[in-house]
Formats: sequence, structure tokens, C-alpha cells
Amino acid sequence: MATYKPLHDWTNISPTDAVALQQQLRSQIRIEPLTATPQTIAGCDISFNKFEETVYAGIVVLNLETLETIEEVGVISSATFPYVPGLLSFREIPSLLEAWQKLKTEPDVVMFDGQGIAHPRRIGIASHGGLFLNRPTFGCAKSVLVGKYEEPAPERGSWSPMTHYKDVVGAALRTKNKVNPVYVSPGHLIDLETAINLTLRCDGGRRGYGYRIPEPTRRTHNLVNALRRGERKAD
DNA sequence: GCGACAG
DNA sequence: ATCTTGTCGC
Repeated sequence: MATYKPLHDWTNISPTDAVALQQQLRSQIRIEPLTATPQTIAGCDISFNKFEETVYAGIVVLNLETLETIEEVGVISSATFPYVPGLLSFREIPSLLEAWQKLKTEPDVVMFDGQGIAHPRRIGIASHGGLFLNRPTFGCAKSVLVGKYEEPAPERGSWSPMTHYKDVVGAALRTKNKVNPVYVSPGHLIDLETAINLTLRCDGGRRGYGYRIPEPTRRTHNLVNALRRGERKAD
């Protein structure tokens, strides 16, 4: 039901072709403030068994105000591209788009489990996905791909900019007191400050009593793992 | 040339 | 990412 813009094919692409595609697409990415107040936010993720090509992809949409789950979809597909640092989108986006099409709700903003412009060519999975979904997207990763930063203060909410070749590409953000930071970077049609604020708003619990991983990603992670273990059915 | 390297 | 028990620290 939810649609997207098929900017290019995902099959028969070699790693070399993928890099060329990223170079071609990067100029279309827009880092700017939101043009409307978002009411809903979606999280997306995939899961799979080691050494197997079957992938379990899912998307969970939540009410940004209450954080209640509005809708969730899960699909079983297969990966055709291997995991290559810097080319994650080519491995995960195809199945995520299959899940996206099952959505009845059109999320106002989408959070990805990976980088946005904090990428060697400034087009990580959140940016690439944003171009296809044609709406605000950002990345919230558990580790760094590129960029350096000063350790942020130990309190939830503190953050420090991540720099890569003189460009501020993201931020190391503390989502919980005294816990390792997450790495936030704008994907498309959003700016860093907004991405940081949205990430902090997605904390499960009051007063930072939630988890390190923001709710959209955390819930989707649980969903796709349950799908993989057969504890839940696909849509 | 030697490491680093989202999920 | 996935495979897994106990263990250190607030």
C-alpha cells in the first residue's frame, strides 16, 4: 500500500557498480530542516541465520507522541548482495522495500539501523533509503563506520559531533546515563539536530529509564528475530 | 604498505 | 549480523 520511488534496479549489481551508483545518487541528498511536524516514526531492520541467504525484514510504525505501536509488518525474502562495509544498503534495502509495500500507514519519518551521511561517500543506508522513500530519514547506528568524535559527557542527552574529512557528518549521542553512545546521522530531508531530538524522544520510559537503542529500532529488531525463529508469521 | 570497516 | 554463560558494576 505504501509506495516509493524506484530510482534504480537492485539486481545484477556488482560492488563496483554499487559504488558508481552511490556516486551518482549522492547529489540528490538534501540535508535540511523538516518541512512538517511528524506524527509517526518507523523503525526498520532485518535478521537472518548465519550462512543463509534468507532474510527476515520488518518495519514498525509508532506514534511519535505516545510511542505506541501503530502498525508492524514482516516479510521473508532473500539477500542477493553480500555484506560489504560501505555498501550495506544494497544488501538490506531490497527486502525492506518489500516490507514497506505492505504498510497501510505512510510513516512521516524513518529511522534506519545504520548510517546516514556518516559514510565514506555520504550515502549510507538511511540516505539511500530516503531517496527511495522520498521522505525524512536518518540513521541511528550502534557503531562507527567513518568519523571521529570526542567522548560526550556521561549524561543522557549529551552529544558531540562526528567529523569526517572536516565535514560534520553526525553525532555520538548518549541515550542513557553512563552507557555507550549511539551514532546519529541525517539521511535525507532532515538535519542533524532534528535527528538527535527525534532519537531522544524515542526513549522507552520516562527520565531516560528506557534502553540504549531507541524504540523504533528496538521493536523492529524484536519483530524480525521472532519472525526468524518462527514465533511470528509474515505478512 | 598497514589497519579500519554500519549490519 | 549471529553464536552464547557468566560476570563485573551501578
